[in-house]
Amino acid sequence: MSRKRIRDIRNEELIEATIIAVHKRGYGVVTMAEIAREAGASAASINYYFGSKEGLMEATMRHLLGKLRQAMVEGYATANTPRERLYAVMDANFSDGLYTVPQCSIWMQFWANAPYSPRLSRLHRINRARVRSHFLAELRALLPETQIETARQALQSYMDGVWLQAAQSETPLDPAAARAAAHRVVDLVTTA
Amino acid sequence: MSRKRIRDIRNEELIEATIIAVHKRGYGVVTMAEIAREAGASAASINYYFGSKEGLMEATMRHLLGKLRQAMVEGYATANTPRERLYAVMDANFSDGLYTVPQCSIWMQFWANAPYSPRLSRLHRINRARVRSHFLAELRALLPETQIETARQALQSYMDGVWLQAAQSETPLDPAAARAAAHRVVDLVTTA
DNA sequence: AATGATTTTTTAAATGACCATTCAAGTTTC
DNA sequence: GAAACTTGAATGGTCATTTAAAAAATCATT
Repeated sequence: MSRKRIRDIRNEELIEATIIAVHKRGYGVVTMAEIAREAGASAASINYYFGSKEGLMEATMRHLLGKLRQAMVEGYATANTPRERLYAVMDANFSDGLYTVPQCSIWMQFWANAPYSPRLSRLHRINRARVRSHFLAELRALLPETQIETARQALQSYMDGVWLQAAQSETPLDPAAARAAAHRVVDLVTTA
Repeated sequence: MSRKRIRDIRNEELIEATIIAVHKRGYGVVTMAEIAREAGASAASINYYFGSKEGLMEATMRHLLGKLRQAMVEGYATANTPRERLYAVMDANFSDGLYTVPQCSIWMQFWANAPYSPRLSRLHRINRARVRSHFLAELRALLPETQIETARQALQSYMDGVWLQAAQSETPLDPAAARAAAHRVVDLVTTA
């Protein structure tokens, strides 16, 4: 019990520190020592817990993917129509807990580096497929077959693009405004 | 004359090699030696021509930005209406010469790394502002004031998002299809 | 509660690679 | 012969990871 807990606490601390440090310095440049300093620990202890730098990065991405999935599940619980569920997907992506500069920044770093790491690229692929199938399921109820793929690509690209820009932002983000804008895009795409 | 020419030839060769090598290995990981090998030259000669690794990266990005700008100018020449000019911006982004996996891949690497390099981030900012003002100018002729900003963000995010996905693609891209899809998105956004 | 054995956690220092950049000495071009 | 170009070999530095040893926590036994 207590054995488990200490490890979990450290994992969480180190992952938080990773998010901050990668945001500050960039994925390709950040060092174990910097992450360790951010967490108030030593570089060696990171290896003790995560095995390697890549292991830490994978764990960090898993953590973020988990948060995203959870936000989505919560939104789905109260959505009753296809359109509300589309809103829910957007709301999850732009939720207060996720749509922050450091996290968008991290996400972009992962996107950029996924192709060069089998472990990251696997996570990335899985997540993307999940979002895609959610979109398709709802769009099928709203649009004729011929328009579905265009709409899906428009929505998914929009989401990605907004995150991409958010990652570059020098000022804090406004998640509520992002959600409102996303709703308008959903409306646009589904009322064509 | 020939003095100029040799330098230009080398620059072009080395930039091409950089695009290939960065695509293959990733911006943060690629080494001067790898780029040199790709170009059939030595690492030292890259420093002779570009001063440093960062100089090479900046030159490579300038090269790509130039291509993009040129494609856009060409498109504008034959566009006569605001909507056609919006098409032209999209067509430039998804032109045959630019919308390829290695180039989208490079672009994403630059996006991800721009925040950590003043030289790159400057280029990035300038380009983004240019695209933004093009969009705004045309949208003002097509939409009421209140909808312009939403539309602009939708279009620009869409473009970014499509490139992002293209960078991950394992198969060659279909620029013509991308242009057609982009036109549909323009139509969608401007007929709301 | 106290004691000592056992396991878990921590880190300073060592290790072993790797790499951008420089330099000096060549080669080619004009 | 001078200027432009090229590169192999040094240089100096950085960094992930390992190691070994210490410190802390946990547990078993009395």
